[in-house]
Amino acid sequence: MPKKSLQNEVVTRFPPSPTGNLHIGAARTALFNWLFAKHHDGRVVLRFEDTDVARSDKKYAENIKEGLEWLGIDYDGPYWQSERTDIYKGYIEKLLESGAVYVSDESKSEGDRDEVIRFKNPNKIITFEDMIRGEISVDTTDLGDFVIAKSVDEPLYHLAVVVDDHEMGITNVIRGDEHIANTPRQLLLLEAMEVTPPTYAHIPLILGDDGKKLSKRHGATGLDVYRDMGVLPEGMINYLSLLGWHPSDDQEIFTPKELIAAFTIDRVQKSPATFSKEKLRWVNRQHILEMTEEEFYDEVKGQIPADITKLPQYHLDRVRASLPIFRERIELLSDIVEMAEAGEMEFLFEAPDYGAGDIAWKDDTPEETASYLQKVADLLDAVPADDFATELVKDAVWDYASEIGRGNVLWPTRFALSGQKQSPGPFMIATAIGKEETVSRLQTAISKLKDES
RNA sequence: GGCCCCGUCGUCUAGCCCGGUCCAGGACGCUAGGUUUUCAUCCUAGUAACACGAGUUCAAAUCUCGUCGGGGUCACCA
Repeated sequence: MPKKSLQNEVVTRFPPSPTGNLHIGAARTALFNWLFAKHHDGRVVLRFEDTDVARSDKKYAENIKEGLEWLGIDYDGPYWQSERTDIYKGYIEKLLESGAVYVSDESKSEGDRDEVIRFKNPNKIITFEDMIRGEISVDTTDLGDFVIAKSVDEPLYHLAVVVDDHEMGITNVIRGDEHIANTPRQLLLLEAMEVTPPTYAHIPLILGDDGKKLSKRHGATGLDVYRDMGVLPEGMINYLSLLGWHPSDDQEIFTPKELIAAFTIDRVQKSPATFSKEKLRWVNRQHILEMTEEEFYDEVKGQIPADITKLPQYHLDRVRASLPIFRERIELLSDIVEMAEAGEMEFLFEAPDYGAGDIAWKDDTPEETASYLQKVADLLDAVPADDFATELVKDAVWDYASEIGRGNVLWPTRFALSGQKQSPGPFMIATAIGKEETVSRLQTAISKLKDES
């Protein structure tokens, strides 16, 4: 049974129908309900609207729960409408008694059953105050005597929603814009039940890049797709919160806690927003930057592909030492995989193979270059192996490089370490691979240069 | 089509309620320059919008009306 509400406690709800995986739009709706509830020290109820047995499936319910848990959205429940038919039945019978609804003979129409239960529409103007849009007024006459149940044991959406919201003590209904047209019907039912309606807030839709309501055909709309892509839950929450909501200042990067503190419904947008993967990536990067070394390390090591872990110098210590290199170049955790696929990672775990011709900077001769590298190797000898920090490595070489010409010295140094024309800087690589390997790679380059001349 | 909702840079948006401080601010993206050689990062600068028309007013992104545009919804689905 639903938890009894405390006096004045804010209770919101997230009521998906388990007919598909949790998608971005629904996740954002859940998020707003959660932020609003938490901001007011309240809670959110998860309720599966599975009255349509044919279309509902447990596996979707699982996916939805997993998605919420991944995001860190905690909830009461879940409740299943399919397990609450007795409750609905009680209400339907009462409504039948009062004459607010009636059994309608459908035998002459094309429906799939001869009798359904219809609401006796009083045909009036319904006006309600939406927390986001203000006053909305609709003439319910065009709604007709809508169907509220197939039978006393088979309630339909509007009846079930209204009963549940009341039974569960929902104080605020925060849902997508597409439900704005449903509100008058539900208000009519509430009135017939002599129940005080909750407060409504209709949030704008999320659009695909074609300006249409986000749906399957827009490609990656499943929340799990983004999780698998290596978006952090904090990044996802942060980005989603900015779609249709804006704080009172220009802060853009928020922890979940900060969002709860800052979130107010009056700063929710009226107009729909378009989902931008680009900005999601940027927001996510900001959160990657905020991770502790330990957190980042745990995520990174899980991303490294098998063919990298097979490399001769692959070792977790080496991974840990390479963290700054990864941190600087990724927006999504899965960018680690892309780095590997692009061949931007092997040199961290094996000595590079390359031709001597590319080592020297511009027109420098092999002899000159070899002497520069020898000097660098000598200078690095003074740096302790157990404290081969990037800054120390740099300090050891910097004055010499500046004196000779930074490009002349640093290009071949970096190339000797990475074997690539484009790569992270030499000092970072040196720290990642350690003193011994650094010097060894410099010596290899020197030999190659000598063979050349 | 009926009903409902919405309309500021390419995108997310601030400002709109309480008209002047907005020849419109921030961020993403993009472009250019810079920082410790390359790539990346970072920094700086630039780019670009009040849908249109009328009205009210000394003054309108902000108020009013209209037009146009976009979206949602019209099930014995949710």
